[in-house]
Amino acid sequence: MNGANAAGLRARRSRGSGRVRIEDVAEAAGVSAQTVSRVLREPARVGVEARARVHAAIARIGYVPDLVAGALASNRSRVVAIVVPTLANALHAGSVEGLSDAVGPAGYQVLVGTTGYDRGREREVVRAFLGRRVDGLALAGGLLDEKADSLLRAARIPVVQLWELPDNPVDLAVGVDGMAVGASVARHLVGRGHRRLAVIGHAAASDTRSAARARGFLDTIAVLGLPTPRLLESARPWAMQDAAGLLGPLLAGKQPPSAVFCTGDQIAIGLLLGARRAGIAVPERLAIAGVGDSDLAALLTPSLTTVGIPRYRMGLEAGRMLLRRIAGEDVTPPCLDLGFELIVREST
Amino acid sequence: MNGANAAGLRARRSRGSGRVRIEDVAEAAGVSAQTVSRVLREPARVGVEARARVHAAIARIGYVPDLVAGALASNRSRVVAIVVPTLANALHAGSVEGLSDAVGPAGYQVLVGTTGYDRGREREVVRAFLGRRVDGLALAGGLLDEKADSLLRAARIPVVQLWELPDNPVDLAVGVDGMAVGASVARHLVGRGHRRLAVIGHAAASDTRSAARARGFLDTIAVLGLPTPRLLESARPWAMQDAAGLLGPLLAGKQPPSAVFCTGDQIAIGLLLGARRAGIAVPERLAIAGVGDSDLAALLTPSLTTVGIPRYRMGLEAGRMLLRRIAGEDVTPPCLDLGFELIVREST
DNA sequence: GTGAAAGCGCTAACAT
DNA sequence: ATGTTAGCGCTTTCAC
Repeated sequence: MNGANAAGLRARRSRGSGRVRIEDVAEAAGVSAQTVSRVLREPARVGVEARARVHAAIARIGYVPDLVAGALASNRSRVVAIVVPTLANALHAGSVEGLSDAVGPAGYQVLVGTTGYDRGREREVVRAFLGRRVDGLALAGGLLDEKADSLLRAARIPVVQLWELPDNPVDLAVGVDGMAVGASVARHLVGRGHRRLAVIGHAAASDTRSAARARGFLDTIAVLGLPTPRLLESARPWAMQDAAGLLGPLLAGKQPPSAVFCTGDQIAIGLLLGARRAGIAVPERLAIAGVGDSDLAALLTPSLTTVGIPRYRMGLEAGRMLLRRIAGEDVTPPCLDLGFELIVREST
Repeated sequence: MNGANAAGLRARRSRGSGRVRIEDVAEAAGVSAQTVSRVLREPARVGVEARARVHAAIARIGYVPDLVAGALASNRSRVVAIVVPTLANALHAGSVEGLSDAVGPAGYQVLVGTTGYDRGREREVVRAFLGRRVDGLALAGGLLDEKADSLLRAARIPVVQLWELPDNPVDLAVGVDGMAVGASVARHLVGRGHRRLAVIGHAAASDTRSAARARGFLDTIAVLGLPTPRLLESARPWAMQDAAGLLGPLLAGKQPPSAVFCTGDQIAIGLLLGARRAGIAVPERLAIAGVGDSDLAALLTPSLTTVGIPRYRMGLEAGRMLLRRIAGEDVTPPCLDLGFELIVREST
């Protein structure tokens, strides 16, 4: 028999990992391996006495179930993955944390991949995750060329896209309407009497979120019949330090804008601090609005007008949707719009 | 033969995942499964012709290697895990990103677990990670009671502890000397002529990092023979918003401190902004120093004196150390002190 | 350079 | 309520 004195045999075996296995527990508890497995996964279906013996044996010999083997056998990995551009942005870090908190209690772990706003890396990361048999995938990258898209659809696993609400989602989506965000800020600034406007966004073509906000802003200004806002772009996304350098170009020319919409708070904050250093009165000479409602926005002087985005909740809802889908339940609606909140403060 | 028409059989099989398997590739390329496996892992040891046929087959039928099965067979998961208190803190998020960047190119993925500064959760997370057979583990939690400690040592996998440089590390460590950080700030403030000092730290007993900095500060003040600084604690870690509430207690009494050391930048920034709102001159009436060199520190007016901690590099080095250890190489020194930098700015 | 056989540790399906 | 059998898809070992 294999199980007769497994430990002794294993020590001499060439390939074994040296782990305490379920069979070792079974032997120690005087039951079959299957019963041990049941105690761990469906305790109700096992007799009280056997259950107790198994638990005692587990504690005694220090058994840690091998989830890799379990995943292979059951075809469920109990892992969900999330792909983000970077963790340096609090918006994304918050989403990862929300996802983690949503799935953790259900016994799931979170695999995190970063893309650095690069399509190629995103595809690689997605491929690797699929190879890991993740049970669900959250995408905050939003890049997804055709190849990645077909890869995902072929994988037949629950997928939730974050931030944007795509017209043709792979599967599920949770986010906010970026164009509406931009439009909302545009109406606010115009309502405050501003006519000469500017937008600062993220230059990389890959950041579709920033682009959507800028587009919503510009479209609204156009509809209102106002002059086309000046559009500036920061080299790196969300880098506060870049903002100072943008101040010059922004205010150059004969008719400088009286208000600027930044598609992210980082830039807005950098701009606001830079303006203060340079003695430019905010909002009198330049009104500034951002997006993200970072911790700082409320604390600055002047405090920053911004748009509140439920970043943590986005991850949380994404996790819940994935879990429901994994459990085979209906997920309605498949596209969840979390909405946003224009928070008017002193900077506009 | 099983491989003869595998696809047909699989459709009718009860358990299969429906995946394209290595054997399907083998059949399509007219070689054995073993050769396919070699093409993927040791291409040099396969004939050029066979190699080409295999690559063509992989692309044609859309094969994605199953890393779970691979992990089970090879006893290496190609996953490293990192445990952090929270991702909401840029310091930790930066470390995770560094780790990810270090191991990604080597084909490793990163599993992230958050503890919320809770020992029980940390133990659970570590257990789950060990069950996943992670090839290496980075711990930024720093909690580690005896139980978790013995669990780790028993697991016999590379472990690297972040931030602190423990006297008795489980395996490897990379970080900065927290007491030295506190001492450095203490000497700076005293050098500036301050005699009545205060410290604001994180209340939770579980945040040993904050505690070490505070201790280093207090010890140094004691050695210099100055009056014992007032010690305040913020309820939540690093919450900017808490700082405003701390301003009152801080400046109460007859002999309020003329300088305060915050063990984290978040609090320092909150305090600085709150002081400005309240019309308290910084640094004339109250000097403020923090730790972390957050993006903001340099941009504020007045700019914040703080201690630069190489958060990203910490994750990066941790990843490199783990990879070296996994590859069976020597890792010297096992405890890597990354050092820190006191950045004196306008707030002190 | 290539292939056949034997597991990795677990769970699903079927039995009792 | 519990046990038996047969894989999950891959890599390792050993043979050619």
